[in-house]
Amino acid sequence: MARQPAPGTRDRILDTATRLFQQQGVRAVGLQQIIDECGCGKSLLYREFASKDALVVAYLEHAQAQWSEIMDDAVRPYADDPGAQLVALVQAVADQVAAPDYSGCPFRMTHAHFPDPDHPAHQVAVRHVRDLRARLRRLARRAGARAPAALGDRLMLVIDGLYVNGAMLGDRVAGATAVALAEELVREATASSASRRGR
Amino acid sequence: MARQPAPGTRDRILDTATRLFQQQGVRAVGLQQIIDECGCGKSLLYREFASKDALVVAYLEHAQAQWSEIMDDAVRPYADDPGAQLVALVQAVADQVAAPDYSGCPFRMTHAHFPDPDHPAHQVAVRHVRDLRARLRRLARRAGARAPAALGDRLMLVIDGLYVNGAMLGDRVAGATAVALAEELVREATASSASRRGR
DNA sequence: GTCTATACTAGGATAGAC
DNA sequence: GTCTATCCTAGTATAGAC
Repeated sequence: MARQPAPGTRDRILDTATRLFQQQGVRAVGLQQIIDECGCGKSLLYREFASKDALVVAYLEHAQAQWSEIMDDAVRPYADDPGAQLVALVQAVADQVAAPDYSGCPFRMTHAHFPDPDHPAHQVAVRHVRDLRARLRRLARRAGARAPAALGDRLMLVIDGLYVNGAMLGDRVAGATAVALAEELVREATASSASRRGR
Repeated sequence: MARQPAPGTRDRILDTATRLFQQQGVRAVGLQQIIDECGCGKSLLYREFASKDALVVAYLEHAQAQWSEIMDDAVRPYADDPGAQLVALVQAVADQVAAPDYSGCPFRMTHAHFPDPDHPAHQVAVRHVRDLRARLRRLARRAGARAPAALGDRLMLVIDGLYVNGAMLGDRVAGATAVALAEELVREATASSASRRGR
């Protein structure tokens, strides 16, 4: 905001922090470790990020932006089919979880690290899942589901389960299971009663 | 094992540790804090638990024992109806999540704190979810589901989702949503094709 | 003997001064 | 970038109360 000596500096620090936070967990990574790995010098890091908490929040907000982009890309092909968009969202999550370097959802992991509701990182994580639930409910309504909130909340359970399940069991099967389940749930909730055609 | 001067000592330490670990997260709690809160003295703690890792493992194993007991109690009324047992398990999880002092599943939280697969606490947490998945698949098979593994894995997603969802969104609605979904999934997977009667 | 309380080591953390 | 200040951690050893 107030400076720009080396334009890539902030991003380089944030990329390094992201990688380490993801691999080892937010609390396990020290600032010195980040400084060593990206060779940025301590004063530079503190000029870009006022504290470790600020760095963690920036990490989550960057992850949020990336996540939104991925999900927007996933639903774009089905702009006129909200039901298909719901399935596409679950599929996109399944793809994330199936990635070889997947090691847990940043928001759900960070939430587990900061139980204090007043902690800024906690709030960013909660906002992320709240937004996702709202998005799912909105799509369910647009899809003409009989009980939009219920369909959205069911898919929310599936996505939450997928993120955790994939991290702890590390299998690829969960993704296919979740997508198949999402397809069934959307189909059943929008069948017969919905006015829009299915595809 | 090798001593018994004050029989309640180990349990008292473990209870204090459990409470603090649950409330604040395993990594955020120092041994000094546990010592202060239970007034036990440092040497005593170290005699009962060789290290903090050992204490964390004991905490998880105790939680595992409690959890198993709760789940065994939940399914006991439906000894002859594996399908109802599956729903009862989800209901029991929903009850846990709806408890006023619920602050996250210990296994899923601890797993997020120790990404290292070699860490003993990581392994205890993973074993817990593996056992649960196996239990769900076994019940699904006994219930005569058409695709037992798929039904078990679907319910696993629901339970995983419920634990995380409840912790992050803190609403009571997720429990009812999950139970209703579980009922539908079990009914659909065991309908018509299953030989056993429904109750 | 059993326990609490304290002192201590050694290391790592955030943060800031220069 | 280096260097320092302050704090907290795990873990061990010792002192002293009951």
